[in-house]
Amino acid sequence: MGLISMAEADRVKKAGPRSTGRPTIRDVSQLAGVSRMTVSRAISDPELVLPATREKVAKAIAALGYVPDRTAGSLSSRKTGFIALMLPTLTNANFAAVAHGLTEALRDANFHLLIAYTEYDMVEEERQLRNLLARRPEAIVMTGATHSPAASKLLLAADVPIIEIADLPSRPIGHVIGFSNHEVGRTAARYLIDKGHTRIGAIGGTVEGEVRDHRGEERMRGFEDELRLAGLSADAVLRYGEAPLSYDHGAAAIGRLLEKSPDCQAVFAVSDLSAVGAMMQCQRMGVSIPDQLSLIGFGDFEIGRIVNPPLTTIHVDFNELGRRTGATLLALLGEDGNARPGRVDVGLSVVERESVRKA
Amino acid sequence: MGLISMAEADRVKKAGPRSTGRPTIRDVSQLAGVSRMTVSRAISDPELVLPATREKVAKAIAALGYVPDRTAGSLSSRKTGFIALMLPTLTNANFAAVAHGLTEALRDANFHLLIAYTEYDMVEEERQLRNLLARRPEAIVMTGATHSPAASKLLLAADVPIIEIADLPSRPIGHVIGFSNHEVGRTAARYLIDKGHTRIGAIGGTVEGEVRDHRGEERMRGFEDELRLAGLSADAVLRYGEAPLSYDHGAAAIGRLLEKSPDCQAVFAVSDLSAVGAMMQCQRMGVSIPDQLSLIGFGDFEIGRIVNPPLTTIHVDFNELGRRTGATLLALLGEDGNARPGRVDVGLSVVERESVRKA
DNA sequence: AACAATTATGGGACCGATATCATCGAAAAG
DNA sequence: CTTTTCGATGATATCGGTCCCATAATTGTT
Repeated sequence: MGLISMAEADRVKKAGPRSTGRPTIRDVSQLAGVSRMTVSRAISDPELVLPATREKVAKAIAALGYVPDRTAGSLSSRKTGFIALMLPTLTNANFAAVAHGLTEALRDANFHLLIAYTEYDMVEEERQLRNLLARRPEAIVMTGATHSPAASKLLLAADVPIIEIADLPSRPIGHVIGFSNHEVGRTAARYLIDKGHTRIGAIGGTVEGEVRDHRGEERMRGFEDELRLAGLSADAVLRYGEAPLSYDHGAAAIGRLLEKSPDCQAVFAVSDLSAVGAMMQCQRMGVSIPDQLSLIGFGDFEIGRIVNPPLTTIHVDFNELGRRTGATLLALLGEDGNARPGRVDVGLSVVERESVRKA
Repeated sequence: MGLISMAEADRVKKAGPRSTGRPTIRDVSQLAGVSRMTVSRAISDPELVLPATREKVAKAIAALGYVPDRTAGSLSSRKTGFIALMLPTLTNANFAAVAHGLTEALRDANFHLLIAYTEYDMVEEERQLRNLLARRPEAIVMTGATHSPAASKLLLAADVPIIEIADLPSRPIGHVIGFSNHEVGRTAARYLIDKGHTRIGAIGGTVEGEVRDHRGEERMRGFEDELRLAGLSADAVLRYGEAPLSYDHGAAAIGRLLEKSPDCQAVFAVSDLSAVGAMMQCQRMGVSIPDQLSLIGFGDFEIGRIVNPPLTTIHVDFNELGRRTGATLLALLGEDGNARPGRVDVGLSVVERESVRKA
């Protein structure tokens, strides 16, 4: 017969000069005696293929050790299966938890997370974003509300869903799933005031120069605003050191603060890590918590539950935040691709433990 | 004239039916009046292009807001620019540090890290690996030495450089950059013995059933081996709870251990996090460290420096490990692609602080 | 029994870049 | 002044999948 079937044609076809040598879908189709399309369907849409055919294909795949090339698939289908996630740093349990939760949520949908760290640096953020965009992510998750104009422009031009998390920006670019950092500060201040304190301080990052951790700074501002509202002095609010803030920061900062304002009765730390560092430093200085000094933190890190006394803190459900983000992503990438941008406030709560004097 | 230049041909060419609408290299080439190849070169190999031409291309790129599509580039060049990194979890400062260090090292070479978490689960590891392989990473970094046979087979078939880190496997698959977890345990035991302790215990994960954290288990074994070598009893070595181990684990485990072996003088915790949890629990129980109980941990986590007393621990330079891995990767993906597998032991050291009684 | 609808599969173009080889003019060599 | 070399650029095939439409086989409809 003069007709040459597709399978026949493929059987003749050799791998081209630029091939890698790894088995391709063509090799599978030849071995199984079906067309490439059938192999493709057997993999990604099995119910479209007859069980018997499916079986043949499965055998060929196993025999060859074939692993599909998603690079090629992405190019053709214009679906990369990538979600870009931009974080200040991974070296922070809460951000790591977000990444973790997101990965979890996206795992079954066969998405991959592309993570970039900005190190609290806006120039770096733009560079990273450009690199990320080259991978054609199907959605972008950004942490923190403040971006450079250039970054915002890139984001807009990307023409994919954008989710801003861990903040409640006033002029959001896309979807928002977060909480108010300003409100965190205010809540901390109100709590300390309610417990009867009047000489109240705070420790957070950035002395002078550019602000790196805008979310932390927002918490400081909220704290100051609430103090002023209550007619209290914000003199003992100390900005010191640069993000990322950790234990050492708290230890150093509390020393400076108590030197400057020895009569301080209560302190808010913009991060639990700082708070724990401060607590340990107080132990060393013989300052008793909460008898001589009340301490409240933010983030509800695991370590805060463990120290003595257990740390009172402001809790935000980062797990929930990660899960909500994952669910939103899945919805956005599924049917309602252009649902109008939503705004979710996951809220916050005070976790009362024993590092604050009882009223 | 009858000739139609390439630029002319492109000027005529419209975007095909499957195009995304985002500007492509063709759009840039048309606007700049050069061929696509010239645009490609202007971007990735500028010195091959005349400055004047380069300029034209740069203008066109800026005007269109063109961002190259690395998916297409990857397919064509068979270089994806991906490095796969498989970790037990990201929720561990040391692993996060490795990821961080690696990202840093690869940033300028324009590589992206594809991170997968196994959650200390070998079935999950295989599934993740398969997904990762579909992205055609140019190298694979694996944590921990124990893989399922299927995973090992996949790894071998992938035909890319493989680096196993954070362990020193006896039968490695590829390059190794790590340290001996067994030796960590032995060193801890020797240290406690040298300080004059004779009733020595340890806390780590896994009661019965399958071992999840093989590296942690290796440390426990090394510890036991050294005790036996010294003719001491390993009765107070307690396995309890499942990886990932954190503060709570230590708090719970130390309680059980002291209940079972009240005369225990010294304890090794397979993780600093457990150690700190144990320390805080001891504070609560009125057990003084190091007077009544000596404590040594592993990992040299930041929190260990901050607590009172500061925690004696075994340090491994995970930063160095990450950097070494990055450097090896760059070398492997640069010139000597098939350098014979190397084996680097980054070693370990005891960080003497104050949680162990002085001899 | 004739025709429409449905199911299973195949053929070929296409996604957006780069590898590779060809071309062409200018500079260097003889 | 011719020949060779080199530098800049262009034309085309190709990477490995999937989209889209065509076709053949099967089932359902009246």
